[in-house]
Amino acid sequence: MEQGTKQFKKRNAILACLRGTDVHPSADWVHAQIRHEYPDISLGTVYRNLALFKQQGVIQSLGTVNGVERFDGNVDPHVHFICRCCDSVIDLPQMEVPESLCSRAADETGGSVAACQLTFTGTCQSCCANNQ
Amino acid sequence: MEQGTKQFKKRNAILACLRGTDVHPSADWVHAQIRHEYPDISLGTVYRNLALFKQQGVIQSLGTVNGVERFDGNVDPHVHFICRCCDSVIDLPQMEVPESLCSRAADETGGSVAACQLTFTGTCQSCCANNQ
DNA sequence: TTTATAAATGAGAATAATTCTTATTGACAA
DNA sequence: TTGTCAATAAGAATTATTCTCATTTATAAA
Repeated sequence: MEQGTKQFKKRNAILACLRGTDVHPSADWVHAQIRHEYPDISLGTVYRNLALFKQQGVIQSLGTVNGVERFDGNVDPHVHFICRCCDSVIDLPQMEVPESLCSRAADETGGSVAACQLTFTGTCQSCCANNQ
Repeated sequence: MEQGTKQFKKRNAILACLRGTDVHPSADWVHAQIRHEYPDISLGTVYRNLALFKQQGVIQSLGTVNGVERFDGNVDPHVHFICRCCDSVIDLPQMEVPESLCSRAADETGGSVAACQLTFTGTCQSCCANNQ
């Protein structure tokens, strides 16, 4: 019902955009991309659908970088690195939060743990090169 | 020079406030607290000094929770849990990100890693109790 | 005591990301 | 063709945060 019909064209384009990039984009970046295909798409539509996807759990938010929220179409657990210099976000694949930590977190809170996020911050390779 | 004089009264009160609480407050929360002692302190002063402390590395930012930035006067590495229901943030002490992960992160990025943050999200004990 | 100066502050304007409102459009079914 | 309902565009509204600038304050100098 969400496939192949003329309905949800823009909605599907937003999801495809997120899934087809590794830049961990902002709403604004997504909007600029989708505009190439649908020049009349509004920023409100992008925000609305990102919120919908987030609620459905098909995308995740990485929180804000320099005041703007960043999204990730990959919801498999993985680790991120954020460059404080250029605000780029990159994946650190094949790194996982040890299961032992997750279960201890659940124990210590006494509540229910839904997700965990491990993020490193620093200066990325190219910013290191440029500044020196 | 930052101690005992009449200078920096409010500045020091802001730092003391952060160090004396475990709620991981927002700028607004800090402002409300300091007001008890200094009713004329402005929100701008709180923001200004929080930014200063952050830059000096004597406090840290946890990023935003529901659109507002949260701060922590404890800069020792430790793990956080954020309740999506009531927006509370609590420490998970005695949990550390394994050193092996940090060094792998530095290797994989090829840049320099300055900090890392491990955050669990879910529903805290009291929200679990209230909603059921 | 007076004066100078430099930093800290208060007040409120400005900014900018995000959300909300409402009229319109578009897709599908009857 | 018509009706219905969700999705959308446009832009106004909201709100956390930053910025500006005149004022205050603490200390040092005269």
